[in-house]
Amino acid sequence: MSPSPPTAPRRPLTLRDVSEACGVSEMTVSRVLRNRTDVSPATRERVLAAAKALGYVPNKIAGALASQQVNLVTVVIPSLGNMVFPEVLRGISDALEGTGLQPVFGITDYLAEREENVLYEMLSWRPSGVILAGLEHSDASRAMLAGAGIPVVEIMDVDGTAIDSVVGISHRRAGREMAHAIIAAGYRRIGFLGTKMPDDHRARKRLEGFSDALREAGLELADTEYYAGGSALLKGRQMTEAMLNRTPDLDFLYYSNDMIGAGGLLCCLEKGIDVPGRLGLAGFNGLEILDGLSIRLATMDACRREIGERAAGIVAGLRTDDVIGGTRIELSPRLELGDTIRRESP
Amino acid sequence: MSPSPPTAPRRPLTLRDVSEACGVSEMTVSRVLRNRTDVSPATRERVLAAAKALGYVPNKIAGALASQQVNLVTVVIPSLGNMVFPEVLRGISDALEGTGLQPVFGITDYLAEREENVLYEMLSWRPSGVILAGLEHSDASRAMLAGAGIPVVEIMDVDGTAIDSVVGISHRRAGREMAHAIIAAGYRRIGFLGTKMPDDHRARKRLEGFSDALREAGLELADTEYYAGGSALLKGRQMTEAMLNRTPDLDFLYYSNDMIGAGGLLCCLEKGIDVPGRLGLAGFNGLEILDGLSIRLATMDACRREIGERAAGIVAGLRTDDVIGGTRIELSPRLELGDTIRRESP
DNA sequence: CTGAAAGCGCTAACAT
DNA sequence: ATGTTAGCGCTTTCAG
Repeated sequence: MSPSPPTAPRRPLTLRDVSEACGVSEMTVSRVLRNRTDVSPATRERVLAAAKALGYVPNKIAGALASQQVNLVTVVIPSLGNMVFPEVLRGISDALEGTGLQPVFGITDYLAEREENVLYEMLSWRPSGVILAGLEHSDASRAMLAGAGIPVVEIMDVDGTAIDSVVGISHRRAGREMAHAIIAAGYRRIGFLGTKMPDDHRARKRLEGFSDALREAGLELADTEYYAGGSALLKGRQMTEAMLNRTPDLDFLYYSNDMIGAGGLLCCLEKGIDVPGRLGLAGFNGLEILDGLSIRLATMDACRREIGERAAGIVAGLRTDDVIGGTRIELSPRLELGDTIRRESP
Repeated sequence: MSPSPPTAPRRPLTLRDVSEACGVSEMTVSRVLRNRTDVSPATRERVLAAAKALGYVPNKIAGALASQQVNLVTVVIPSLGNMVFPEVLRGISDALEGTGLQPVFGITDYLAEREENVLYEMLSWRPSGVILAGLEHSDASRAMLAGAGIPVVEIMDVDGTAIDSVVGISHRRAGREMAHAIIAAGYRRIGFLGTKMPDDHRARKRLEGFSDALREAGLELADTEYYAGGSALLKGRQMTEAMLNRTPDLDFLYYSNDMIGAGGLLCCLEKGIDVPGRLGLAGFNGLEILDGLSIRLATMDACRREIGERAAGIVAGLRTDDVIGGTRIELSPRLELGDTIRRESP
């Protein structure tokens, strides 16, 4: 058995309890617990022993109020189901490791109103910084963020006006580049399958860039289909089947994300369609799941992990350095042709 | 343009600022902002207007210290990449909606030491409750939780001793039931593929229950293979191939989770193996991704969403009711035979 | 190296 | 319905 505290305290322990237990002033106890160096080794030991014996856990609320410092970084993202964001969060966590800062996550479900609420709620804890996805926010949200007096890093997307700093990729450009690759490979009858747009600004921008590039090449989308909710893999499968039935002469399908792309790929393989000869496919994100398919879906890596790392780096750096905010980092997504875009024109 | 505050405040605004701006005492401003009813409509309007105009965001740190109440619920889980936990989190979020409580998430990466650190860090914010995955914790973690004087709900697993309340399924029983179904279908040469165990107690317990049931039927595992890290879908594919080469006479593969199971299924389909005739397959979790495969992998739904909801319900209820803790809820995972276990013995 | 005093921004409890 | 007082548990600042 591990030694249990003498009495199970109903009232949480305070510094004073530790102070009395070891006969050292509250102030000195506080110093020890904050790892300050200006305490003699002897007292340090006594204090540490007492604190551990009692099972004392500091009250950060009081500490934060007194010191006006909160070691929290607010991270606001649209969703966890998406596969995209867990990777970003990992980048943030890793980069914050050892800085003394701790990330706290909030979810918006792609709803501006929810974002506003989440931000209000989280800012009221006076965090040291904010990282949030996207550049599109309500006026109230922007006002809150601008007025908070802390570093704000908008991530994922650089196509728009940042409040403070921004780390991401240009989704418009990503869409264009994919279009160029597809056209270069000789595909001409192109369909698009994606999420319902108003929710997802980045998917929308990719489509806009994609369409623009097609138009400049004298082409236009031959068919489009949108979905919302449900299993993305299944939706990809179903939408693909529907679209191929409706528009049989398509020679390329561009998916707004890898998950529906994977569903589409599975569908095509089962139907025995010649990919990429008769039909080309491409998704977006560089999701890990693509590694497990028998042939590699063309995609574009969205640099999600690096985005998280860089964003966290900015927040952490701004605490120490006296850098003025307003950093802008545009990453370049890597195009991966995989096995679903043919390598030369037919 | 939206109206911006007169001066961009370097110092965050306080109640006092609002008080002065509208000529009402700090106390009354505080009442209004907390939606208390004992304020005249007239003053309420004035206060609200002033607060909005200034862009005031309350300081919860001060509020929490004064009121000794923190509307936060700490949620500690091993991983976000797992697909399992986002669903649990959603259940928690939904159940907490409207209770005034807010979930805050922490990640342990399946590391006991990290769990201890995360708990220490989060408990120091004096949350109203804790929800954490699993029943296995370090002594120090248990001590902290027991001493925190708040509801503690351990989730996912009921096979063990709970600190306070517990909501989950019996993974041992889940393993047994799957074994019974497999044996009943006439399979006899059974292989197991899963995560490296020490990390994942629930996967370990499923395997233990599974093995026990086999033994009672006079059988034993014919082959086993473990993995760690990497793309689960790909690992499932690779491990399956390796195992079938090594032990060609296997007639069933039991996977510790659906993602590697899906990889295995894809592998078998490509090889043209007769599933479920010549070879049966089963996974665990009831993941959404299975919906997108051409044939349904047998699985067991882990009730992850309901677990989240019930756990959150306990934490929320304990605030209002004067219920003593120690609730125990065991959910029953539903066995889904899908298309990868044959329906009758050959 | 250690301690005493003051106060962080808010709210409970008590006036009025 | 509104105001006043005291203090939440800690850290800053200043003395010793």
